[in-house]
Amino acid sequence: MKRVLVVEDEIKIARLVRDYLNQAGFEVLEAADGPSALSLARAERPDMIVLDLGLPGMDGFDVTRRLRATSSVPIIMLTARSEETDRIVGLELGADDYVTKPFSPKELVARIRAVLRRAEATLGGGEVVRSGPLEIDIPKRRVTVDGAEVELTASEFDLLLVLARQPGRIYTRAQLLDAVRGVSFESYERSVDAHIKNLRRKIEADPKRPELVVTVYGVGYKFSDA
Amino acid sequence: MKRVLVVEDEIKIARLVRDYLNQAGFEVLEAADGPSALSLARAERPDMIVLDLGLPGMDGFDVTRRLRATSSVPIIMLTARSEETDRIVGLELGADDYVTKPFSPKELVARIRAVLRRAEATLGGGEVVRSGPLEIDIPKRRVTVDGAEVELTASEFDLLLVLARQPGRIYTRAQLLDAVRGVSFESYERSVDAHIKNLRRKIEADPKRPELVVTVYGVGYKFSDA
DNA sequence: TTCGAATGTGGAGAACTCGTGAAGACATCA
DNA sequence: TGATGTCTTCACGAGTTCTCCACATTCGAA
Repeated sequence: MKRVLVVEDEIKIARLVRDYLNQAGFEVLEAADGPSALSLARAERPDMIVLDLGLPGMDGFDVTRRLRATSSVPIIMLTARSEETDRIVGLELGADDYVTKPFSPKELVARIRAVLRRAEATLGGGEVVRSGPLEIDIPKRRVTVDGAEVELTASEFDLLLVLARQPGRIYTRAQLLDAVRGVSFESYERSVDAHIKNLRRKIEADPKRPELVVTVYGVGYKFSDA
Repeated sequence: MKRVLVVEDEIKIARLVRDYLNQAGFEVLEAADGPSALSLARAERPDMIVLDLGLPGMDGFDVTRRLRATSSVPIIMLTARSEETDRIVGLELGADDYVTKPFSPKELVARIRAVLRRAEATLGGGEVVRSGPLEIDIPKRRVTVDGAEVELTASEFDLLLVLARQPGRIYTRAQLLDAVRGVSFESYERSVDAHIKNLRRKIEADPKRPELVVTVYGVGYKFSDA
């Protein structure tokens, strides 16, 4: 049975959605604000999340971003606006679909089913970046070196992904900070070095002589293209 | 030096932003309303535009739309409202980022830098400069002479790139120092000579008789256009 | 050709860059 | 709350690059 986390602060809507989903054969988890949504998502690993954008406190965009930092769970956004632009923003942030309020619960269920189908279909053939002994499964956020899985933190993964997507291309520390933290100000560029150090310890055969993530003196780092 | 057009009708804010940007090393152009923003943008071709949404007369969305009709200059929107709608519409119209008032000037500068970096990264995709036997791969910062790769330091690369991008154009030592060090204050111009020396040793067939990087007696250096 | 100024060049030390371990800040989860 | 893991920041050492000087060479103008 598929489990859906519904994040919605308006009780009436939450109840409506829950009833419909139950009836449609889903198990429903509920959260009324951003922080509890995040911890529930982490604890329960639902198969999909329905997220209202207009939450009190932390807004839906932030929730999405932080979910995406560690997970590729499918997300459907609920938004009060009918602008068709939502789709673009949603997709940019990593949502899989959106539904505008007022919505018919029937439609919501249909979209949930569609997204779940798509997610399952994509499961096998997800986007994978390969480079040398490295394999990066983007939707699963999983990395293997010579077939052996290595555990990376969120930052390490983001860093590696940016670098490995364009081997040979050189990135400055500032660019890499952007990749890891969104926009970075008031921040110490050399924290990138620390991540690189940890990353190398995990993926390099000999971290003292890195062959995958290479330093470009005076400029930044690159993924080896040799 | 990057040039930023600031479109803002509130004088106090405009001045604040201008001072901060100047201090951060940007050249600032200013406009207080939509029409003058459009004509300034067309005439001056700034590297980036910071646009207040709450302008009198023509509103910021219109300005964005009309800018986008002819140009892909990066745009950051300033908005007093934190409404989702504004962000969504703004991004939909082609803004690159937005900052909500009240904002910290530091953050604005950070976002400007990030957007410019992103713009440059997108532009430079696969950009290669060729000139005679020389080939310069900009994103990879790789240089080959007659197919053979040569290893350059960061400064040597920057110097060579500036020269080779416009063969025949003569650069003074001061200009070349800018290229290497950002802004040159209080610095010994003849260190350029030292870089040129090292550069020639690496890329010239006969460093005693330079054919690529040529001295222009009494003025500076140029890349050969013959 | 001669002279003064501009440029070439080798080399020493200053300045910078990077890797690293460690400490504290911060977030997360039980 | 405490335990755990991650991220940021700092300071030091090792290595690389840059700057700058002194002197040699070349250039251009009379």
